[in-house]
Amino acid sequence: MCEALLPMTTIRQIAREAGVSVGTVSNVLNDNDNVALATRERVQQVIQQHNYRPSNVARSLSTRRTGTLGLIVSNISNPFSSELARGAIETAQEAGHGLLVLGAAPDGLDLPTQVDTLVRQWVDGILITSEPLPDSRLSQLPCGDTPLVMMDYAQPPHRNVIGLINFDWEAAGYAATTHLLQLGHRRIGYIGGIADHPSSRWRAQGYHKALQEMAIPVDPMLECGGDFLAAGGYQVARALLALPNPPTAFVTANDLMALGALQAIAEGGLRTPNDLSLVGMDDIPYASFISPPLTTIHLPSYRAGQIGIQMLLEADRTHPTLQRIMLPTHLVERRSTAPVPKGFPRLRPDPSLPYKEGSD
Amino acid sequence: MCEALLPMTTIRQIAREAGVSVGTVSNVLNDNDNVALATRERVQQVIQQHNYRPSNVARSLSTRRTGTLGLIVSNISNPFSSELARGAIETAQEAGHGLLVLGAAPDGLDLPTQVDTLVRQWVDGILITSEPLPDSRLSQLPCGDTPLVMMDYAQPPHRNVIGLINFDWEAAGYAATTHLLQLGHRRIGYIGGIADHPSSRWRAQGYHKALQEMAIPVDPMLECGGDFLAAGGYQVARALLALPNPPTAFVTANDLMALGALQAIAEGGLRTPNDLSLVGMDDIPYASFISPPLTTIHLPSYRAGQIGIQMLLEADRTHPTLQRIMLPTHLVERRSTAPVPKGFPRLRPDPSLPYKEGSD
DNA sequence: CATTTGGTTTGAACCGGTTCAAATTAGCCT
DNA sequence: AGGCTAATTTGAACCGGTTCAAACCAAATG
Repeated sequence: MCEALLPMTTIRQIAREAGVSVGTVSNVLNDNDNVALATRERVQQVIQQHNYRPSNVARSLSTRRTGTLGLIVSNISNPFSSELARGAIETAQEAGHGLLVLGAAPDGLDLPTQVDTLVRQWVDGILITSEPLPDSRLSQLPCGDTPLVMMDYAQPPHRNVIGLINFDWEAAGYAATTHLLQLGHRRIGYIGGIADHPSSRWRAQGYHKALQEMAIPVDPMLECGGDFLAAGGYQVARALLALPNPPTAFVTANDLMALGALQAIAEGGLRTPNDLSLVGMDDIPYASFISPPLTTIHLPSYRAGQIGIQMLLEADRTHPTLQRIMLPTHLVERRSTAPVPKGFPRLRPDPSLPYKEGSD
Repeated sequence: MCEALLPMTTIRQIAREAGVSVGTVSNVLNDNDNVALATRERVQQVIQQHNYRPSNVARSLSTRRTGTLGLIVSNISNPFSSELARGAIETAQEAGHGLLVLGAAPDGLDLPTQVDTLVRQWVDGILITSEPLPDSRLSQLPCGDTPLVMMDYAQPPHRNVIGLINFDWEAAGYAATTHLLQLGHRRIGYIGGIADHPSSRWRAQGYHKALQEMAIPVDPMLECGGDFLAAGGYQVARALLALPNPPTAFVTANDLMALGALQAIAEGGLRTPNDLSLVGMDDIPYASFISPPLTTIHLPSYRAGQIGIQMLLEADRTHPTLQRIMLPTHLVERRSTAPVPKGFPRLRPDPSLPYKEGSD
């Protein structure tokens, strides 16, 4: 490795040139108040001249803090995740911190490896938003004393966890379902998330709760799992529409699957919301631009990223305490939902009935 | 700052415990082949026991390479950028490198500050994909000897640039416009990008070229600037539709603006593509799921991120040479475009001129 | 004038690794 | 056993900052 690196200016060169000791230069750099004005100015001038930038690497080594945080995200091209990432990046940046972002490629590194990478970088904290792992593997993540903030866990799965962030998933499932019930829908298909995510269970619980309140039995045929991807939403929606007694509305566990469902509905020759209502979850930035504009549950994803970073920044490393936060969600009513059409079901043979349009 | 950090295990502790010198431990860690098998195993065992993870910070300080790259991206929640970011993250990760991501918040840090942050972190290279700056400011970015890869510049605006990545924007604008011309459209509205981005100019050049080939004069009323955001696309499309002699088709400089335009079209009581055709650019992952599925120009954004990182990884720091790459684009024909309707225009009073259909 | 006080400055130790010339050990041959 | 070579191992210097006890100096005080 014969690197022909030009010799970088160091604090000692500055010191020599300004005729002071390195300690003094260091004090100037850190705005310590024990430097005489004249000295400070002289040093600053030399720093200017050389365009000297102190090395954060060296600083990190001696202070044992890097001013860098880590973010582990499952799939950054999911708009939900990218909003979250934006919240994290901007918040870290405003606080003068860097953010090392690792994403789980489909066949990529697993969580323990990712955490290991970050820990060896001495990041000051890690925000983990990627898919949950079985608690048994999680609890022994080798993360030294690096504080962790995690999303979508009921209980901290590791002793380093200083923050837990949850969306109120159950309320989300409940609100979505209730909205449809109020519009008169009684057969509501549920396109859920990946089974072993706790958040998937919580969403489904909200769905159940809403049905129970109306004394509607849960039809297991109508409740499906999903993959959080548009392709999966499409598949599941097709299957549900092919049922002998198909639903008049869908709740999907995220907006991407709602997009897929929308496509399946259109391909079935049906219109949303006239023939079939649909409510998603996430409120991705494009939800209002698709056609019809998607009724969905808004999740404050940007805020989640922001709070996660804030928790890490404010973490008290001497006596850490666990912070919990439950982020509220709310229904955003757009135009993919309407009252249940009269005289349904209408999918099969019967080519009938002029439906009344949704009357507000 | 009374940090109660538990004393981290260091290479010296491992050395003492294994009864060897630190040099030997270092050799074991780096898989150097000058360690006797017995010694190596003994050391490795001690490492296991203590769950020792060598510090990358310390390593960076002595090797002067961090194994970390920097990515500066304008707005990570734009699906185009997030795809690019995913390419960059995954590629860096596969090579065992970290990626420090900085994003330009609307009111955020400016490029020189971001670069400075990364340079002080001693990142091994920086991929800059954010908005272009005037060359004058760029050329004096203080980036020591950190190699740079930049997107959407015709010429390297800084001496550290070792790679330039461009999409073939002109071909994109040309292909989009030609597609519409072939469908018989003659009045084609152009919703462009931000004026001082070179890429905006190139796209517009493609639009011009296509029109010129058909000997169609450019109507300055039909050619507008934009902001790359859905809201802007909506605004501009509305304005174009309100023209006395409105276009029968739109080309938009990115898909987000196409979404906005789609909304404006729908609100005008028109249907896409029956009444009005639309072609976007980017081919964001949701382009095929919106309704109608969007005809657009595919840009390999993931690939761009991937290549950018690869260039940095492979950069020869001893005698750097400039790499250039022009990424091809292609039309993805979906369902937002159709032959020009007979007997238009149909918006305003004047019900005139039967246009010849595009003969192909 | 001797002493105290307080603001400045210094210089060496330290952070946790890598590197490499020199020292040590092991192996082989005559 | 002695001599020679190759394989291991060592230990100190180094990377570029921070930190802090001690030294220094000037002004103020008794």
